Amino acid sequence: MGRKPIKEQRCKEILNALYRCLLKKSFSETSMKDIGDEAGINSSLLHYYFKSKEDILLHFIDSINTGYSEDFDIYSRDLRKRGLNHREFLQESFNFMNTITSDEKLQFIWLGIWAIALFNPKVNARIKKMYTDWSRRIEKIIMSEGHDPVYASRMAMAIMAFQEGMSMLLVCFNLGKKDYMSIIKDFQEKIIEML
Amino acid sequence: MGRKPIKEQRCKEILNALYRCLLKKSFSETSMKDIGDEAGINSSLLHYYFKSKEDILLHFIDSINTGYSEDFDIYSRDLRKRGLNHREFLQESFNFMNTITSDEKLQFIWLGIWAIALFNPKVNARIKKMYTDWSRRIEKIIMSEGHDPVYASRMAMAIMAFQEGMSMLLVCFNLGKKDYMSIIKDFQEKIIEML
Amino acid sequence: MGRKPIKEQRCKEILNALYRCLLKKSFSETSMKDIGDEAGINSSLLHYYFKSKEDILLHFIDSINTGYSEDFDIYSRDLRKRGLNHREFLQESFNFMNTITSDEKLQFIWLGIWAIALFNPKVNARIKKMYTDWSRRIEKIIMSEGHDPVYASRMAMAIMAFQEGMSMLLVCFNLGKKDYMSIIKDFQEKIIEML
Amino acid sequence: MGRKPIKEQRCKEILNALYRCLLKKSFSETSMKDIGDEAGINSSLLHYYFKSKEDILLHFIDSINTGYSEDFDIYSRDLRKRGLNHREFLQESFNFMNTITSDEKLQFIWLGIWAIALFNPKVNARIKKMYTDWSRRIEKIIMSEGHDPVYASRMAMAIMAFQEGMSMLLVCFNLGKKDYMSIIKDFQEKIIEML
DNA sequence: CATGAATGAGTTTTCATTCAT
DNA sequence: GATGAATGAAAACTCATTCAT
Repeated sequence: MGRKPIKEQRCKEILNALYRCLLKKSFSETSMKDIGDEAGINSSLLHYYFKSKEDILLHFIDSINTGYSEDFDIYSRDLRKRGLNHREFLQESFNFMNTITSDEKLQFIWLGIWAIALFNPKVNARIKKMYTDWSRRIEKIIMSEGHDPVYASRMAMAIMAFQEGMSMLLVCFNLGKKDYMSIIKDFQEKIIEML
Repeated sequence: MGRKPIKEQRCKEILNALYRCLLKKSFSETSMKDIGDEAGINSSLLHYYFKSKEDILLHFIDSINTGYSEDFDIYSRDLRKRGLNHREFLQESFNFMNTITSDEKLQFIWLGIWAIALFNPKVNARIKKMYTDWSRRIEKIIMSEGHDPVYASRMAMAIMAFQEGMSMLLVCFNLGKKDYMSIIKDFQEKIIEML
Repeated sequence: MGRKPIKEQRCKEILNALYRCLLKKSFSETSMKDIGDEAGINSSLLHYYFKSKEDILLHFIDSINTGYSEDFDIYSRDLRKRGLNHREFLQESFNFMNTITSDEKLQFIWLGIWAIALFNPKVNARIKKMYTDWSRRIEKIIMSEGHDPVYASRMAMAIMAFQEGMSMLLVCFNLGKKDYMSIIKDFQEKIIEML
Repeated sequence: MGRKPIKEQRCKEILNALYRCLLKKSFSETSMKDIGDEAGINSSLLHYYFKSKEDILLHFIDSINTGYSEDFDIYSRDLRKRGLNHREFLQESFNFMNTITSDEKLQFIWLGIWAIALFNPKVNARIKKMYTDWSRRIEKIIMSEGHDPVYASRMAMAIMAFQEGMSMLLVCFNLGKKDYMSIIKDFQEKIIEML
């Protein structure tokens, strides 16, 4: 192991720096110098920890992904322990989703990453994977209500679409968080009724 | 005296060139030279017709906007002539929306423009205006069903969000148009039932 | 002759336009379009009346030159008619010089032209000629006081230098016109006493 | 760790390169490439050491300023040690000024900078400061002869004006240095007599 | 005469990356 | 590990001039 933790720590700092940068400028406008300054290190050093600017972005996306994956796993393990019924479980899962998608800063950055994914295959692959994972989780819950996979898949798609569409509106307009949450919750209630 | 003015034609050509460029690269990656090449003209001539690269983009957005606005007005005038009832009118309005939002290429470009709007106030203003206009149209239809403005506004928001969210998924994944359309239509049917 | 006066008139307008431009920007920063706009004509047309941008400048310098030459000739003919003695004549000549060199706008432009003359032989030649002419006139007056040509030449040089130096200070600093004039007059009085 | 810092040296080299460039072309005609070529470095490296082309110029002006300021301070300290009387001190001060203002190359460049100051506030401010400093030094000397501040100020102005005016003539004409010096000295002698 | 269109060379500046220490 | 130095390619934009009508 040796000094490995230091390297890891540095990498995290750099990814955090990118996070802060992406709140100020788009990724293409963000320079390596910007990231280095934000991280408090010489920008040349970034190349020691990461292969390229794109590489930093890819690791950044991965870090978001694993972060929320872990959060979700912990959360759903908790839920299971609490012995909720299907409906309650679904409700709680939606609540968890909402805490993530109502994080304006992250959604802001996320939309920018979506746009990069349009032309960047590597970013695209990561995004696709994230949504596929997410979709699977939702599908499972729906199927556990006794629905067939096709229905579950399409329903999951609809749920994600609504969520993402709403965060687009949240992010780009001054749509208040309250309005956002109440519209989302209305929608989710109807979904729960339907299932 | 003077040359035949071909300004309008040239401007259109340039905007079309940008359209084609944006299918290949993001706006920030697209250079003036790219646009010029695509339009078959010297790139410095672009500055004769437009103030700046941003200016081209803004006009591009405006051209999309006015294009669909006009289309919609013509379409809804037609609808009114046909003497449809509210429900049928709503249904047809959805159909129109779907023809637009299922244009994969345009939605692809559109997502890129959304991302630009995150940091570019002028682009943001235009996008906001487009969605506000769109929202008003939907609200009107909903209110004509006897609903109150607040409800109409939130419902319009939800409809747009779902539509936009679905095109995000359509665009970034190889989600087939058929699946896209059937999910959208399911959703819209439920909306119609609810109203 | 025919339409010649029209052409001449246009040329004058263009030179006036350049004059106004040079109050706003340096010659190198002033574009043909700027000049055209200021003159109210299409900038391409400038090339019909003048060979090049430089050509406009050269004619502009010439127009200043001949303008003041003529003014001076008229003025000194007047003076001679009034039957002044040498000293009075010298005094009046200084007064005339002062009216020119205290024109802040013109001196402002003039300093810019000086700088161009540093590297542009054609402009340099014109400037040199102007000062040579001016010098000769002063020399004549001094020699008419009974001084020898060498002394006259050096004295003329000194007079011009002081005048030009003062307008540099006048132009670049907010040195008030009053201060300017009183310093100049002090100096000139001493010169008159010396002769 | 890190490379040997040669920043200071490089900056000086670049300013020297600008000096040589300004003997060949005006500042506006001098391109960053020109400066880079003259300095023997890649022109984009200039932006590593200086913020912009204007920034190079400003530092160039400052370097001239501090250079002569220091020279003058050393010189006048020397003079004081020599225990000269007022008149001799004045005489020597003039001599020092003359060594500077008779440097044709520098005066040549200087005139170009004056012209830039017409439209560039930052350059203007620096020039104004230099002349204000210079003026104060002269005023002090004059006041030490027992004259009042107003008189001293106007006299200083006149001395500077003459000096600058003479260098204009020196620079733009082939006025020999000998003639230049003898005219200047004549003038200064008269000033000394007057005080 | 007059104008809109077009060109091409040129400008400053940015920046990811690499190199030397 | 860390940093300053250096590169080279590319970017947006400007503009005097020329051309066609």
